Amino acid sequence: MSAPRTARARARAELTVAIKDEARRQLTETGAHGLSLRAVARELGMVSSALYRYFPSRDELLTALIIDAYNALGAAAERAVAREIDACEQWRRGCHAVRDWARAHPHEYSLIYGSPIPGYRAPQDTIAPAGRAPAALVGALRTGWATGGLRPPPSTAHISDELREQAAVLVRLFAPEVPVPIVLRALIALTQLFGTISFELNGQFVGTVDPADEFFGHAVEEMMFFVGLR
Amino acid sequence: MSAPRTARARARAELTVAIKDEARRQLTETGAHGLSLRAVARELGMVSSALYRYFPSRDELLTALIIDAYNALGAAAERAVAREIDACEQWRRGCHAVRDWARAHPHEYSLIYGSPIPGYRAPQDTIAPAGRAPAALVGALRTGWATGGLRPPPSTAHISDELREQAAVLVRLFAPEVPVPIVLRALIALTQLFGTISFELNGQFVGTVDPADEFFGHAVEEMMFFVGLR
DNA sequence: GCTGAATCGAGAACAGTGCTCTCCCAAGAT
DNA sequence: ATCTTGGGAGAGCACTGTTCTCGATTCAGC
Repeated sequence: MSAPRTARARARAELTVAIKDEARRQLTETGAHGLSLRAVARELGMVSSALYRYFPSRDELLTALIIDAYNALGAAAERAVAREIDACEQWRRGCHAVRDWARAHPHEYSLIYGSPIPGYRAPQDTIAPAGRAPAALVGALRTGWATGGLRPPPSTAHISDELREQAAVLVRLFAPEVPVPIVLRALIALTQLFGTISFELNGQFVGTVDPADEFFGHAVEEMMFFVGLR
Repeated sequence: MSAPRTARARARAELTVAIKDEARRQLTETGAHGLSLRAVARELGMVSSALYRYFPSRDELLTALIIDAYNALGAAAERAVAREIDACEQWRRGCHAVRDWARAHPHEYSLIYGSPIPGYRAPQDTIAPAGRAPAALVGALRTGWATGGLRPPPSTAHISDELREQAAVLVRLFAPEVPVPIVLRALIALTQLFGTISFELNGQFVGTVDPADEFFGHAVEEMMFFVGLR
């Protein structure tokens, strides 16, 4: 993303982010369902067809918002983890940062972790940003392993060969030298984390542990112990 | 839901389910986003305005589908749990039944556990059906407690007063006499369960543990031990 | 600096959508 | 047999995403 040379290129870049900003603004008001291209164009003082010079379809605009949302969430998680604190505290703050971001941007969160609305998206552009937040958490695991802040891993006896191979790929990519059973438990903790946040945001906790602050904190601590952080 | 006396009442009841059936059929093809009242009416040989005699709005039709989906998922879970097997096997089969139903009806699943599309729904009619599947799982926990199939509960030391009270309400409603720490761990396991299924259905596992069969089974076993079933 | 080419916004148009309103016929109740 | 109600048909409104054409503006090569 180098500096745009010509005036036209600069205008294009600025309008592209202006469109996304306005779309994001409407997203927070009406949700993905009510996001209207025409309304976005109207608010920007242009006509709807002009918008197609920047995004080939509504779904492409949504995909751009999805990528931005992944990156924003990932950045929030990385910011929370990148401190001079022990692995436990890194994991804890990372989890809470994810929840805080989700509560601050519920519609963007459900854009990325809710129902896949736009047809079925082309994953290639989204998978790298999608990995940032989980990778940040796993980073805490790596520092835990490097500093001796992890309990010894559970047995690998009950892990099937296929799962062991899948996990080995993950280990190679994100957490070299961390044992497979621990990475698998971290993956379980991650699904628990996002499951809880989704439940909270979708109102699935109403009538039970709502508000969910206490439960969330408790779950983080329990799962932290589960993965071996102490 | 007694037998309709008049011919008109019977016709109305039949048409109501016919509308829902056709809507469900379209749901499996296009997802909630592409569900069109007019298309449903067209397929049923009527005009769109006639449909409003049965459902006051598109969102109300979706809400009806949501309730049906909760009930179908709940029934599947109850069927899996209601066997003469030990608590472990009940829990295991219940979890797999939920996943199997979700994979067989992905759009209905993401209708209930994905982004809340219809404005914000009126929960009152949905919370009772929504509780069936979780209640079935917790039922396995109860038989486990009654038959001595549960390990002793972990300490309650790190549970805040507010969370303890919230959990106590849950205990009273769904699992009288099961200790609070165990119910809390069960709730954690439930969020993990639904989180994993949502991840799998939304393609969040692509490039990691996809296909997710092995990981799902592994996670169920790990969480089963986590809640104290042995 | 001029010219041909690429870019971009405006406007109209098409095929859809959810929803409302009126009209009218048939079924039910009295 | 009358009256009230329920329900379907149709037109219409205000939207939507998307495509097309048509000028105007900007850029790049000479």
